[in-house]
Amino acid sequence: MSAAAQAAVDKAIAELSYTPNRAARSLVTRRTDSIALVIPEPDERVLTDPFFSATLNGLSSALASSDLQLVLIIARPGESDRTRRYLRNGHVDGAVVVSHHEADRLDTLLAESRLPAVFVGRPLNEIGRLNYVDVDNYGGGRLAAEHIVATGRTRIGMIAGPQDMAAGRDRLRGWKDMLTEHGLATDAVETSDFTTVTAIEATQRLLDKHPDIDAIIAGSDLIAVGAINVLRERGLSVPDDVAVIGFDNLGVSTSPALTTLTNPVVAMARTAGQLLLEILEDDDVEPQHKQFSPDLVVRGSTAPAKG
Amino acid sequence: MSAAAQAAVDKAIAELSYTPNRAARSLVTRRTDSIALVIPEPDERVLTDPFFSATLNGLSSALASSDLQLVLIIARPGESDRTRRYLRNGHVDGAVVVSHHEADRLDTLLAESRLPAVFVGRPLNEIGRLNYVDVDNYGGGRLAAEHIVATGRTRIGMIAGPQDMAAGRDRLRGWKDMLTEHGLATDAVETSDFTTVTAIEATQRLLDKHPDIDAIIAGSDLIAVGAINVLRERGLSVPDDVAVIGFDNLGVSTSPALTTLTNPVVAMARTAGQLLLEILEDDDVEPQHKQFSPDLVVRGSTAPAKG
DNA sequence: TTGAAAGCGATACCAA
DNA sequence: TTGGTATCGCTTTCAA
Repeated sequence: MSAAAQAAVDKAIAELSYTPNRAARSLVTRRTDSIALVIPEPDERVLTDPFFSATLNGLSSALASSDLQLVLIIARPGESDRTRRYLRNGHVDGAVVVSHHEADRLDTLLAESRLPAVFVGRPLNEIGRLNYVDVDNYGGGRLAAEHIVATGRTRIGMIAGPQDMAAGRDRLRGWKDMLTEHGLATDAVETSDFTTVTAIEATQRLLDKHPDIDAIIAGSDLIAVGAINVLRERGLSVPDDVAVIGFDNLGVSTSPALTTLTNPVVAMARTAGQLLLEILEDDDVEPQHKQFSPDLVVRGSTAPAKG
Repeated sequence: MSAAAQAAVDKAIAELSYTPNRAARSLVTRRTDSIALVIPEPDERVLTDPFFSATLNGLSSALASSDLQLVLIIARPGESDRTRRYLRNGHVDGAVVVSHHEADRLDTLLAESRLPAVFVGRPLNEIGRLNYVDVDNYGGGRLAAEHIVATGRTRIGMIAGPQDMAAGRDRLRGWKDMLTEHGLATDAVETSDFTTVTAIEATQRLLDKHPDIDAIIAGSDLIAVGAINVLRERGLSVPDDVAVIGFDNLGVSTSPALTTLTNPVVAMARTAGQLLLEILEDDDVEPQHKQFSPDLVVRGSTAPAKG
C-alpha cells in the first residue's frame, strides 16, 4: 500500500481513536490470542504457595516471545462450573492446568473439548488423550524413602499430600514401595493438604498415634515445615530425634535446613507453555507426556542420628 | 415455547455437543462477561505479598453473585503495552487496577477509553475522571508519626514506600507534616519498594547515615520486617533502642509484634468490585471516590523506651 | 493497489 | 409462540 495512504489511515486511527473489536476479529479468525493458566485452588493458597509463583514464572517465560496474553483463572472450589464454561466458550485459545484435583474433572472436560491444553502434573483421568508435563513423583518418593532408610531410621512416619491429586498419591506410593522393599512398616501415615496449616494438624495426629517414629517423610516442603514446627513444639530434635524430608525444594527456610527432592516447577511450566504453543501451531499432534526427574538434595534435617 | 420443542432443542444440543460461540455473542451484546484484575507487578511480588491475596479475596467475594469471570492480568514491567492492548480491545467488560505505578499510565489509558474501571488506591493522574477506592494514607501517616512521637521518640527515621505510587507518597507526606508540627526533623528518610529485600537495603543506608535514630516509621509492614531484621543484626533492640511502626496490618509475624495501621484491603477490594458492578449496570454514573480510614494497632514494637 | 462483497455465529426485532 | 432477517465489526477473497 502506498505510503501516503498508510499515513492517511494512521491519521484517521489517531483522530477517531479507533480500536479494533476483538469479538469481531475472533469471530472470523477463531483466535483470541490469549491463553489461560487454570489454578483450581482457593485464592489464599494460590497467592501464598511459592509453587504457583514458580509456575507463573516458567509459563510466562515460555510465552514471552509469542504475544499471547496470559490470563490467570483461579477456580475456587465450588466455582468449577464457571471455569468450565469459560474454557468451553472460547475465551482462550488454550489452557495450562496446574494443581488439578480429581473432583474438578477438568481433565475429562478438556479431553472432550477441542481446546488445546497441557497439564502440569499428571491428570488423573484421560491420561492417554491429554498432554502433560510432570515430575517423576513415584521415583522421587522412592528416593526419599531410600535416603531416610540409609540414615539408619527404621520407624518411619509419613505425611502424604492430598490423595485427590496425582502428586499426593504417587509420592506416597513411592515411599511405601521402598519401605516395604526394606522390610519396614508402612502403617504410620497421615494425609494433609499442601499447606502448612493442615500439615500441622496431620503431624499432631501422626505423633499422637505413633510417638515412636524416628523420621517423617513429608509430601511437600510446606508440609515438612508444619511437621518441623510440631516436632519442635513437642521438644523433639530434628534430626537427632526425628529426621524430616520434604519434596519440591522451593527454598523454604527451616532450621535445620530441609533435605528435600527437587521439583523443577519452573522448567516444567516452561515446557508446558512451549508444548502448548506447538499444539496451537499444529493442532493434530499426538498427545505428549514429558517427565522430569527429581534429585535428592541432602541438608541438615536428615543428618544421621547421633545416638 | 412448547415443552416438546424445548426437549428437541436440548437433545440437539447434547448430540452436537453444541457450545455457543462467545465471540459471536460478544459481537452483538457488546459484553464479554468477564472483568480483569490488573496487577502491574512482577510475578514474584504478586504471588508473595499478602496484599494481593487480600485484594483477590475481596474482589472475588464482590463478584461471587454476578456470574462474571474474574481474570487476573499480571502486567510485568515492560509488558504494559500488551496489557493496554488487552484492556482496550474489549477482552473484558471492566477492570479493577491495584498497585498502580506512575509509569504504567494505566490511569490515563483508562480515563481516555470507555472501559469501566475502578482503582484500588488513588491513581496519580486523571483523578477527577476515574473511580477509585482508597485508604486515607495521608491521615494514616499522620497517625503513625503522632503515635511514635507520643512514645517519647525524638530522632525519627523513615523508610518510605515507592514514590511512584500514591500510597508511598501520601504516607510519607503524612509523617513529615506531623513531625514538622511537633518541631522534629524530617531529614532521615530513605525510600524502598514494598518488599522486604529492598527494605533491608534501605534500612542499612538509613542507619549508616543516621546512627542516632530512636524510631523507624516504615511505609508498610513488609518494609518494617526488613527494618527489624537489620536492627537485630546490628544488635539494636526493638523497641528499647529503636521503635518500629508499619502500615497495612497484614499479619506479618515479627518479634516483638509490630505496631501498625490497618489497611482494609479486603473491604476496599470488595467495594471496588461492587462499584464496578454498579458502573456496568449504569454506565454514566459520576466517577466516585471512596475513602477508608486506617486505625492504629498498638503492639510491642513501639512500647516506650525503658531508659 | 484498491474496492466490493461474502461470511463468521450469535442476538434482537419484526411480522406472521 | 414462531420464523425470517438485519446486524454487530472484522477478515478474506475475488474483481476490477
